[in-house]
Amino acid sequence: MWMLESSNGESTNKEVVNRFDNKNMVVEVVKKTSSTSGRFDMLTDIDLSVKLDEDNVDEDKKVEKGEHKKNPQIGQDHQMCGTKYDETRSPAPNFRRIRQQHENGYAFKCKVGGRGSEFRERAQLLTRGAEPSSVEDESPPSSPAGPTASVATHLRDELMAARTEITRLSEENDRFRSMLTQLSTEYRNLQIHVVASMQRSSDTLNNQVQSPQKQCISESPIILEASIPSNPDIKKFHGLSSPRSAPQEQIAKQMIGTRIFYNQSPQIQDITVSRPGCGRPSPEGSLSPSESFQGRPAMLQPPSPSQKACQLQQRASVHQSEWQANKSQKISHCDVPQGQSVNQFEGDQVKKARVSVRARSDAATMNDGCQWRKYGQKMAKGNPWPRAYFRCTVSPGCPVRKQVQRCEEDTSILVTTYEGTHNHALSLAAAVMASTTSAAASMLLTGSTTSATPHMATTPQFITISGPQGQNSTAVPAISASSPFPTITLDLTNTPASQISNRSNNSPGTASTNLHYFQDTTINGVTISQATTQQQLMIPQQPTTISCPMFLNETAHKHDGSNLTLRGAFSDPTTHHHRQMDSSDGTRSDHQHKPAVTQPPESPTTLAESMTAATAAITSDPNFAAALAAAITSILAHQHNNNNNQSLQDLATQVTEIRHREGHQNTSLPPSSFTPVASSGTTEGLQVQPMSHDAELSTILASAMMSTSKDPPSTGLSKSPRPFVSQGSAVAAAPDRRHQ
DNA sequence: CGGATTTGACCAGCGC
DNA sequence: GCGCTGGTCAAATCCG
Ligand SMILES: [Zn+2]
Repeated sequence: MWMLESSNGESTNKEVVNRFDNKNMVVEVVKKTSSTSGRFDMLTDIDLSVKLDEDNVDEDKKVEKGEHKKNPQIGQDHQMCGTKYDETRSPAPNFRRIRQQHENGYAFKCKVGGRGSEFRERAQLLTRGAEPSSVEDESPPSSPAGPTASVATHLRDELMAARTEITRLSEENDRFRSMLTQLSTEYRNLQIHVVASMQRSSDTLNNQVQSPQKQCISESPIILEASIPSNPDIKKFHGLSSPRSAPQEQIAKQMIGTRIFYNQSPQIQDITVSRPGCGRPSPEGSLSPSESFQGRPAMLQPPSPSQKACQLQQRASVHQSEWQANKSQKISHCDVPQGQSVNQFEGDQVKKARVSVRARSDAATMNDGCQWRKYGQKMAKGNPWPRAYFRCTVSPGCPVRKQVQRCEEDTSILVTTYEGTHNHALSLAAAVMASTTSAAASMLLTGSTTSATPHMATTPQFITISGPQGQNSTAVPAISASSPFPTITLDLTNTPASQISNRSNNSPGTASTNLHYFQDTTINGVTISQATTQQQLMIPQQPTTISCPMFLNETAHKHDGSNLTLRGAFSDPTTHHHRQMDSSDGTRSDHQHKPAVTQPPESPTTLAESMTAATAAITSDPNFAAALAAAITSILAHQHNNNNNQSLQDLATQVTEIRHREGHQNTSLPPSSFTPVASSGTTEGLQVQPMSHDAELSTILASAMMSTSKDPPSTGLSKSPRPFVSQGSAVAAAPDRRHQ
């Protein structure tokens, strides 16, 4: 027993009350008591020194009062649980200590040392209070005396118990570890499988594309309209500035709400992408404005297969280039330029990728969750409605741009084309859009048409991919000079029938689905409330075009900000006129936007799920594996009654599950935030609930697509959006107002 | 007054 | 080289 005099007059006594020897470790129990005025009245510390065999040198052990833990393999866990390492004092490399101080003054300290460690630093370890750092003698264990004897015994028992527990935990940890490893392996294999499947699908698709126009709608209308002139999608621009009503604004505000961090955030990347997108972040500085505009749609990095490796390493290094005011030059060639690596080329392609969204809206623009500033408007050939150009102003350097134009044939349809990748956090709605854009880029990139196709084959038919020239597709001729970028069209109007009719003879309005319930699905960490419908007209093999009936009506007039009100009505089926318009135009076709064939009617119900799921899915994995999984998942509901794709469903399920297991759940995007079911047109009160009518569907969709907020990327979610920047855009007001 | 919109001008790419 | 078109800039204008 030692007595140490503290600076404050108190003295501390130490005594080795017990010593436990084991072939693997030596444990010393040192009782410390502090006394005042020579009276030992308080037990302040019991120092447990454990000397381990060399084999256990690196193991951390902790012994707490009444609780013992040891698990060499989960030392981190211990650490996380509050145990502190005092490594700074470790005299030897292999010497680590863990100290746990109890409130009542007891501290059971466990020292772990390598061979030869003599544990002469216990005094130093117990530096609290008045205890000076003195070296304790390695004196032989003194016989327990008095009350300390029982304590020592107890400690020894506990130590043994702790060891047992540690061993158990270690074994358990091993099991978990192996389990995780197995899951990871399975996941990888599954991804490979998915990719392979997609590849096969793409091959099939290509074959189909060879003889395009003749294909029945039910088949898969992939339209590679690269050579097609004017872009039908964006033909019309409805009136332009329409005044916005207060009520509408209010609604819009209400709509704004859930937001998530999307892009740049690595977390998101993790969440959305199982394998981080390749940060092919070629500095945008090299990009012309237009390039950046077209570029990386949605925050995801270009996912070309060739970039996978890169993707793995480079994560979300989304560099967002400053908006450059230069004029841009667009790459019109589809061929890989000499001297340019495939990756580079792909990257360019991605940059060029565009996503066009067709949605019904009376408002000048669609509320997509971002702030936009109009920087131009001009008449586009072939469409009496002006085309408005907007730039994202959420972040100063955000390169994202969008074009808004009314559909000539159906002025209720607003065609919004997005290009570029946001360099900031996005609201939920914006994220959805961005995701879609990313997905489009990914698809276009990866497969060119081919690769894109495969995915699409499994996705709901509301997406149309069109590209300048099917990169792999022979069907598509040359790219038009002005529209070198591939475009994916999301048709949110419920015009499947019309679309079909355009390309096929389906009668409009045939698409109808019953929305039965919403089902939460997590894809890439995003929980999606999917509507499950009983009647689904999904046509399995339609790769390219997916028409997703979405009944979004934006009543707000204010440009982006405002609101979007969804009318539950299915709109007329004549909204798709992509190719037809082009052909009918007779005008020059430089439209970059090449809408594709529309799909067979799809029930509105599926829209929400399709949209969200597909988007989320697409977003997540550059390799498309994730995208595919998501897509599959998105259509699971559709296929509930359809046994055709049981295997597909299984695959999707597996992927999803695995992803979950691997921790891909979205952390920054609370599942609830993405639950698109909103009541009362508000995104704030998202909840999963049965949906049975259009209004509800509209609301859901609105939540998913349009709810927005413009808060800075500080919070993942915020309900209160700041007002949209634009003051009532005049996009839809009067056609022909300006001619270039 | 600051910010957003409007709108004429400018530029680049492409076809002829 | 010219004309056309898409896309963008930026001064003027509008608006809250
Ligand atoms: Zn942005």
